[in-house]
Amino acid sequence: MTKVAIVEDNKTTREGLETIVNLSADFRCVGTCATAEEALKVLPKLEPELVLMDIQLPNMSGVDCVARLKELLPGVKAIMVTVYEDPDRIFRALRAGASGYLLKRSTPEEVLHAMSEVQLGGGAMSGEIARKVIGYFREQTTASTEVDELTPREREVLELVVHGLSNKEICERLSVTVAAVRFHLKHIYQKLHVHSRTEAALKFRPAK
Amino acid sequence: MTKVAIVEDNKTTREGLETIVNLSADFRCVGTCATAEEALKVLPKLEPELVLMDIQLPNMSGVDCVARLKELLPGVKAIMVTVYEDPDRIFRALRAGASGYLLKRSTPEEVLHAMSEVQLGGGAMSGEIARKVIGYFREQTTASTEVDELTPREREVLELVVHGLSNKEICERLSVTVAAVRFHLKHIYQKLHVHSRTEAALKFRPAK
DNA sequence: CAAAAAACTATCTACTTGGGGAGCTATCCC
DNA sequence: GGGATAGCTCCCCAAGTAGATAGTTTTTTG
Repeated sequence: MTKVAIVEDNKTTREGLETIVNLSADFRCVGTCATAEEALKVLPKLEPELVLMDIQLPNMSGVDCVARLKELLPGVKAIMVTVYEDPDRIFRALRAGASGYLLKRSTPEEVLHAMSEVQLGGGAMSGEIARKVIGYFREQTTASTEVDELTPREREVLELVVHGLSNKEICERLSVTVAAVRFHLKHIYQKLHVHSRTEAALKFRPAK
Repeated sequence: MTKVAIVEDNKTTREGLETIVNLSADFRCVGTCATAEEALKVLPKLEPELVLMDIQLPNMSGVDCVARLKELLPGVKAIMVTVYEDPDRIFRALRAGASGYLLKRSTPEEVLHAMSEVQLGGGAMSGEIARKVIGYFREQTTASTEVDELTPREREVLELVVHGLSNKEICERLSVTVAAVRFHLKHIYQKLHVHSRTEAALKFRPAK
């Protein structure tokens, strides 16, 4: 039996979520809050293991609330439940420490499924969110037509620039003179249409 | 009725997937291949709408195969089915254009669910994969304890550095002298423990 | 109120970087 | 053979950058 809390300012949505949570024998809703401030005050006492958090809250956003809540209850897991689907907000929420991201129009089954996944140590995203996240990764290749003009050697040099190395460090690594490195860099800048190593690094920005 | 193809070198897994696909009334397996080369030759004729692709294949990896297949069949969607769970491979697959990522130990229900999500235009990830992807985003904050030592102004300067601006451009933007910008940069380098603007930019690397 | 932190200015030096040109090898392909 | 491309070396010069030191003003905070 997992203890669940809900933070959501809209009364109807809040009660709807509470009903959904209590539908399952595996979860029990131990408390609901309408604001982030209230959540930070009462949730540490209720000690929920899982929090369903709205993003759009009166003063403090749900994203910030999750970040602070994580400090007070390190083990707590959060699923954002929101109407927003813009990638920016999704990524900010995930960075704040959310374990899942659902849209408000999700079905009760999806909500319960997400809670189960998260409780088992997984992550949870609705299909639409997953598509956006996947699309985010895909962007990184499509935006790089300029990059495939680079020769293998130039790519090699750029790779090292992206790791923060100076020309001197790069030439040592490649066993050539600094002149060679600068020669390649010159061409890299031309092909990428930039004028500094920092711009080039940010434009290339490979895997990680 | 969606036409599905399977690319997988292991006979048992391949036939297992074929059985799963044909379990559903919404999908039909129109062909199976054991190698990437075979897939690139026969799939353009079979014109599947969805491909279940293994990553570990004899000569060419499934990731490269998806990338090439996308050129021949622009509309095709791919779901990677693999035993690998290292983030690197996941991200490379997603960048290659995969719409989903499943682990081989997924249940038949999960496989069918993922196919439905993808066919409906969404993305699909098993809970474990979602956790890794989410974790990837989370890293970016946890690794940045150093960043929150920065003052608001320093953060402002760094933000502009990350956009590829030179000191001169930054000082104009902020209506201060170059000296001020350099003053802040010095402190930024100290706090981030780096020695160049490129390193600082790569370390900071905000949302996007 | 006093101490601390943040923001800004200035000056100095040494080094790195960006942009240009010139010339030398390989290799690949028609 | 001749042209194209990639990789390397060396030169120059102007500009930008990093590091250190030293000072002012304003705001925050105990």
